[in-house]
Amino acid sequence: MLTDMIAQMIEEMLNEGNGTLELQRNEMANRIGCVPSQISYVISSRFTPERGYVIQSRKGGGGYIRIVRKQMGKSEYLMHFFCAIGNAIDEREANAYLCNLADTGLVSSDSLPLLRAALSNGALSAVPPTMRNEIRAGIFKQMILSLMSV
Amino acid sequence: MLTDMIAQMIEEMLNEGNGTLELQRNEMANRIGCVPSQISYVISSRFTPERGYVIQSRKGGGGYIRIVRKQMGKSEYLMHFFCAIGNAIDEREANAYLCNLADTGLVSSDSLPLLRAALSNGALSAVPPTMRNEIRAGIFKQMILSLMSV
DNA sequence: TCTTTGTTTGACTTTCTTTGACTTTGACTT
DNA sequence: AAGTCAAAGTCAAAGAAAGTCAAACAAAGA
Repeated sequence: MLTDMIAQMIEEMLNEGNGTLELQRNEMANRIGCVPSQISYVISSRFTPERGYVIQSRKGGGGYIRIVRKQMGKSEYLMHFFCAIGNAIDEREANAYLCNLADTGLVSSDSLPLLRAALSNGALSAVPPTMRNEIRAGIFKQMILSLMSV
Repeated sequence: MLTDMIAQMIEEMLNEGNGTLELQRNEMANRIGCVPSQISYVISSRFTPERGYVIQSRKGGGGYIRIVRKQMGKSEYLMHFFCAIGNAIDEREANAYLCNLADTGLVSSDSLPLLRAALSNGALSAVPPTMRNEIRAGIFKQMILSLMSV
């Protein structure tokens, strides 16, 4: 699929660039043979702040898009999550956060699927759908707290 | 019968693929000459976690359904837990099970506190107490299922 | 026969992707 | 300062898949 291919490309470029990358949207779209806004789409759907990327850009002549994979201090990071979760969070978003936690090594890769499972809609199937996101947030926060205390 | 035919087909594809299979629902339905939701039905009625299958899927362009057959052995053990949990479990009992799982190495010792947190009453504080044990069971079961898919 | 259980179908929903038209912004010329 | 051009941004429509659900149907038992 186009999106995945482009995402992978960007990932590689990020690795080569030590976690930073500056690209030109039109030029890249041209090379790939897609419409420019496809690049925007990939970035906005895959390289989100929840997944730990910061993006900056500039329009106009000589414009660019810069993508930075960012890392912070552990407890700062955990606190950030704790706050970001708020009092309701849906499955997709929780998942994105989890991936991020795993990427940064705050949760081990063998814990990851377990935690994902615990936060899934499947796990909460006995909860009335209107309350799920709230319950999920509670569980997630408790996880974060337990991470902080290690 | 249609369902059985499709189930058998999937079984064969699973064999060819070493226990893993990624299919496209519409494409397959087309080949077979049935309505797409028939494929969903077959999967949901025959390739259930209780029978040792794990399924994942993605919607939208380039979507797919992935089916993985889990070899018995360790998952037999997990199944035992899965059944033992029933549809409600209190915090103490869940804890005991968790320790058990940790003892046998089925969950790593660094996952343990996280999972314990996820199953705690604290995590479920937003759930009316009368329902907590039921919800907890759902979460726990989903964890077990995710262990099976590793 | 009546009920229960499992199958088949199709309409509708949700999610994700792809595309293109249009807008905004910045740099460079004149 | 004004105008031009080269970017990137935005947004909505169209498309591509899978999910859901309930109605119709079938088979088996009581």
